[in-house]
Parts: sequence; structure tokens; C-alpha cells
Amino acid sequence: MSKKAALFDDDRAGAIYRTAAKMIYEKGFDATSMNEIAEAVQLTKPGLYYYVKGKKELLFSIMSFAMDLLDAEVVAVAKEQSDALERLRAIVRCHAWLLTQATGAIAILIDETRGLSDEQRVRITERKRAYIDFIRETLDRLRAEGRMRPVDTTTATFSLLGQIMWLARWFQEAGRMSREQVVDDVAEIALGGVLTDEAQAGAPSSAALPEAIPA
Amino acid sequence: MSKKAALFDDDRAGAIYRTAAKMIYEKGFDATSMNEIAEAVQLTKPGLYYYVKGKKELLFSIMSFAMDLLDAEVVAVAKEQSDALERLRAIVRCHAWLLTQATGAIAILIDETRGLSDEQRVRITERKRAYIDFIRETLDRLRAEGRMRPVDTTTATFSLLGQIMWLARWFQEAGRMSREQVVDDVAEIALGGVLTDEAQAGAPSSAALPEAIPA
DNA sequence: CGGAGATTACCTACCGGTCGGTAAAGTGTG
DNA sequence: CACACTTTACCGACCGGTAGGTAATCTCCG
Repeated sequence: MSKKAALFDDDRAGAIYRTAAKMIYEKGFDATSMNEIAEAVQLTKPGLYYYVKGKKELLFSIMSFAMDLLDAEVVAVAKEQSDALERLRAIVRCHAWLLTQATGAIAILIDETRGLSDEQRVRITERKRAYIDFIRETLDRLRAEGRMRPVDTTTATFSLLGQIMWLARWFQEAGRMSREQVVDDVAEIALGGVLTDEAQAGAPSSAALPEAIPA
Repeated sequence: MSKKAALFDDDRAGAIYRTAAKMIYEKGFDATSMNEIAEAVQLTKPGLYYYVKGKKELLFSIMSFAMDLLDAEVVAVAKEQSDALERLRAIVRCHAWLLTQATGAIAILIDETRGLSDEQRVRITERKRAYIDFIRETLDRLRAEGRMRPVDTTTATFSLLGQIMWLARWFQEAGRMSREQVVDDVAEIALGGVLTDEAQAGAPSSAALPEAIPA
């Protein structure tokens, strides 16, 4: 039970981080004042400051937690697959699954880097780069196996990421389609875009989706 | 010469809008103050207010201009193609081309809708919806022709859009790849994701891809 | 078990600073 | 002089953040 890991679990502190994450996700970092966050958790501003050191640290903690989520729910799961294609499929499906989850949608906050200090931004950017490299390496393996379209690997990586990240902008839980349906379709489109026709032909179509994050 | 059309051409007013667009694109709307914009165009704040009515109107004008760009450079060009596949290809390529252009990258500002008034946001959202519908209709036609993967059309639309929009976040003019290369690859990936194998096989205006050697 | 002192969990009141926006007084040019 | 333009001087509201105080609770010695 490290203090960091407990941040989002503990009663009061947890409520602060979860509430702040939601508000920042919905209104943007700059437009969310410490006063509003404090009110949302039934506290005054100094009361809030008893728990958090400052606005930047609050954002940094949330973004770090989002990266933890990504590592646990996507990278770790994908690494269980040794076949490059199945690994890529797991990446796309798990990441898409995460972003369409109400609790997990905060994972898109890792792009709100402008509110961070230089040092904090460097640390987050470093983790993001590691994730991007993980995808790129998977694509490199597919390339080596002749299963990838003749396109640049970096471009392919960001095309995949773009499709996944964009999900959080348009998908609505209450909408016409279920999360499962959308994740299935996005995975098919995403993989179809980077793989050769042959590689797609004989592929098993369902990979494991993780359960909701533990409470 | 309508006043609106001249906004981005006229000397002083044009400089204001172009400079503000660039600053908002780089720093975000909230983090860009009217004082900074004024300084950037060698004016005091009231001097700036002589030309613009307020911050929201400034953002709205820029976003309207961005939508004008999109309509002129993407929709109008794509409509010249009557074949659904060629039209879709034109959409992807033109939009990607626009977003990788230094001047056109402001087109991504159409997503900064939070800074708008309700009425302004409705108007921009309406135009965005029209664009999305344009893509969706094109996909519907491909579906009717049996050239589309068995995936939901809305999901496919946003997958395409996600890939394109994400370009503006990672593409760097000075990078390893040229705009032409990146646009080519994104188009191939994007189309490959939504089209059936057969539809891709007979693609005319893509560089003739030799079939990969079967295993 | 009692009571002194530390610790936790907040509060009221306020700081310096910046925000978007404006009133009103020039200033230069036709 | 008239008018397009630009300035100085200034709002009120809100920002992130803090000083200093306090009620409740927990700890530990005698």
C-alpha cells in the first residue's frame, strides 16, 4: 500500500482526485478552479489545500494515475500475448475498452500537459513515449513477419493511437451502441488499416478484455 | 469582398486573427490572454478591442474561418469525385493535407468549443455535424456498393476522423517524413481500415501495390 | 482511568496578481 | 473640423495560494 497507490482509494483524498479528474476532463484544466473542486467535495479552498500541495501537483497526480491505469490495463495485458498480431489486437482492444469506461476515460487527460511544470511534463512525456515505443515495437515485429502494410511504422502507430484516443471524444455510454460493439469495430478498423490482407484473413477475432478496474 | 471573407486578408485585422489563431493553437484558449494577443500585434489591449468585440467573438471568428477552410479545401474538392471510394480518399487526403499545413493547422481549433457562448457553440457544432454527415454518407454509399467492412458506419466515421485529427498533434514539418509521405500513408491506413480487401485491390489512384508474396 | 500535549482536519479572512473589458482623453490625417 | 485609430488609467471579478486560528480526536505517561 504505497501512498501513491492509495491516492485514488482513500475516502476523502480519493474523492478529491476522482472528482477533480472528472471536472478537468469535462471542463478543461484552466477552466477548473481550485475553488470549484473544493466545493464539489464539500470543502473550502484551504480545506482542499490540506490534501493537495497545489494545482499542478493535483494534475500531475491524476495524470500519473492515468498512466498507471494504461500500464496495468493495456500494456501488462498485451504483454501476455507473444504473437505480435495478438499483442497489437490486445493493445487496441484494451486501450479502447479503457477509454470507453466512465472511470477510465480520465486516461485521456495524459494530453493535458500544458498545465504541468517543466519537470512534471518531462516525466509524463517520458511515460507516454514508452507506451508509444511499445506499440511501435509491436508493429516492427509485424513488419518483420511480413504482415504489415508498406507504410511508415511511426505513422501507423499514431494512426492507431488517433483512432483510440478519439473514442473518448465521441463515444457515449448511453448511445445506440454498446461498448463491446464499438470496441470490436474499432479494433477491426484499426487492425485492418495496418495489416496486410493475408495477415487479417485467418485471425481469431476475440481477445480477452480486462474486467473493470479493482475498487 | 464581404467583411467576413476579408477578416483574414486585411492588414491589421488579418494580422490579429492570424496571430491569435496561432497563439490559441499553441497555448490553448484559456491560457492566451487578450493582453498577450495585443502585444503580439503591437497594440495595447484597448487597441485590440477596437478591432474585436470580445474574446469569445475572436475565437468564434477563428473557428468559423477554420470551418470555411475545411469546406473549401476538403468538402468542395471531395465533391468533385463522384465515385464513393475516390471521394472518401479525397476527404482523407485533403483533410490530412490541410492539417499538416502550417497555416491550416488552425483547423484543429474547431475542437476548442468550450470557450464559446452557447449560441456560438451550437452554430459551430452544426457545421461540424454537417461535415461528419458528409463522411458518413460517403461511407453509406460504399456500404451499399459492398465495398465496406462489416462495421458500424458511425464508428468508421470517427475512426477516420480520429486518425486525421491526431495528425495535427504529432506531425512535425521539420521531421523525418515529408507531408506528402505522411498523407500517403495515413490515407492508405485509413482507407484500408474501412474498406473490404476487394475494394482496396482495384484502387486506381493509389500507387499500384503489388500483392504481397503469399506465404 | 485522567489529563496534557500532539496531531488531524478543517475554517475565516485575506494576499498579490491577472483576467476580460471599458471610459475617456488624445493623436494624426483627410 | 471630423473621424479613424490608439492611448492612459482604471474597473470588478476571480485566480492560486496562505496565515493563523480552532474543534475534535488520538497518544501516552502517571
